[in-house]
Amino acid sequence: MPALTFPIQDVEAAEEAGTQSVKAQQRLRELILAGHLPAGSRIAELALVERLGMSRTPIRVALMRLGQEGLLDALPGGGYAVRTFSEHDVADAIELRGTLEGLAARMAAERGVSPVLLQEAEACLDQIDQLMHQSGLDDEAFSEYVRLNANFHRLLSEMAGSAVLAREIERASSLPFASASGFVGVQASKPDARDLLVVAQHQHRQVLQAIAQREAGRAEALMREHSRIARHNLGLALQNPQPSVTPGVQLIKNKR
Amino acid sequence: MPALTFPIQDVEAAEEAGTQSVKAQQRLRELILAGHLPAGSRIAELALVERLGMSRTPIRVALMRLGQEGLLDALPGGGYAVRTFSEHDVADAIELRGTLEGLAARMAAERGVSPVLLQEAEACLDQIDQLMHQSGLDDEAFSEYVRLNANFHRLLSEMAGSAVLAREIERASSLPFASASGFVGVQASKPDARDLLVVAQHQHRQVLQAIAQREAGRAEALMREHSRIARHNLGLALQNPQPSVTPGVQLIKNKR
DNA sequence: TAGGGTCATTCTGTATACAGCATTGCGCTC
DNA sequence: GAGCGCAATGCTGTATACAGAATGACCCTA
Repeated sequence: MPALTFPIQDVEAAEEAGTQSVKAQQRLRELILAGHLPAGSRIAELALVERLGMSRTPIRVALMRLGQEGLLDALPGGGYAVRTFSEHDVADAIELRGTLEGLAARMAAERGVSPVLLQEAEACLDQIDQLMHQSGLDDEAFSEYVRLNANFHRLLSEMAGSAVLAREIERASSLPFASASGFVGVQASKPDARDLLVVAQHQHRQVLQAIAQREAGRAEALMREHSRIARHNLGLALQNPQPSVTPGVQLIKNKR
Repeated sequence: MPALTFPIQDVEAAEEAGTQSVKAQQRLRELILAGHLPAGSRIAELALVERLGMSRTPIRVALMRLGQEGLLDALPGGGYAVRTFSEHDVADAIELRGTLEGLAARMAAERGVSPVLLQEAEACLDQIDQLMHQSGLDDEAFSEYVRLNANFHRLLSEMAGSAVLAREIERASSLPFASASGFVGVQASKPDARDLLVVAQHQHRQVLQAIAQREAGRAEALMREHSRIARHNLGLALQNPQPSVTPGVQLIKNKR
């Protein structure tokens, strides 16, 4: 699940999250991304106890997990604070993900991919095509695009055939604005909304073709370039920050 | 601290590790790398309680940290097991680190590096040169080489000027055999021990030159190629596994 | 008025007790 | 003899109590 982690976790939450610590992790992530926790200042565990209605133990676990996830900074004296990012940080995180996905594409091309995986990926791209041709890009369609896009990127990391790399890609995509569809929402409000999706979809097709034809260098370069779309959207998102469409933008400060 | 994490942590241990959880983490890592914990089967927390002489709480924290570090696998029913790696996994981890360090070198070249950092890196390489010319490569010299090599790689990730990337490189280097000097020990027992070090040092110089001359593509390619030395050493290490010189080799199983 | 020191408060780190769950072993049944 | 079910045991997840440390405020002094 490389992309925007909201949908899946909402589903899990709807299906009743198993342990308290997982529940705390989800709730905390929502609070952070919604901006309901002060950025920079220390988060008191006891405050979360009354806010989340559970003991300190699962909260502590959730804080640790969100710390490794990158949403929280571990303070020197102990404890955590909501992390803030510079535009530079976010751009680097996007480039990092692009590089890792490029590596995955190269590996997939070098090592070869099973026909079933290739077909599955193509079917995914067909669905995206269908989506772009039929609808007028309403919110529901955009949400569906995010889902399909995330699925394609997941398939891509699977094609590399490396659990180590897949794990790292997932990590690099865990930050909402570093993920493949983190900033895709900003396109919805733009007049040329569909155009960027067309470009992205073209790159999707080319990458898949390159992998199928075992053109490793081309596949890698394409995925790297593909991540530049997210970087472009980053600029758009910062010109007109809308936390409702791009959760967590308020964590991006000009200077820190 | 991108490379073999032993020296620094030993120092910390010598300086008396602060918290119990950190102590547990260090002790556990030693136990795992020394092969004193069964690989694959579940690790009982209570067993570690009497083994490490502390409560379950810091042990639990240490297990979580080692889980995110990659030495432990989280089991579905809860709990952890010592992770085993295939040769493929290790090779991928090395390539992953090489790719990330390549990205760092490229960024450094593109963005430019402060003269003081460049000089520090050159001084580090001078020390390596001096070490290789003077001594007959005894164990102490090798240990010093590991330290200097790790320092150079750390400086390199610092040159990129990206905290996000530095963090990820550190993560990718946390596994002992994925680190820059994880397998350097195997060279000591080989007749052509010094030759590979000469090659590696040549690459170090070239990378630094490329960065200084703002040759981004060359810098990236060089660092990627540089990681192939570790991969070469991996093959050597698996031909004749010696846990004493390469901690954790016994975690690499033929098949899993 | 500014700086330093001390005290109080609050938080984190740790230990331990308890509950729910999974797993394992045994016995019963087919 | 094999398979299923049940019970018991051990484990993890959670809650809470306690100790040490860090932080912040307040007061005293220069």
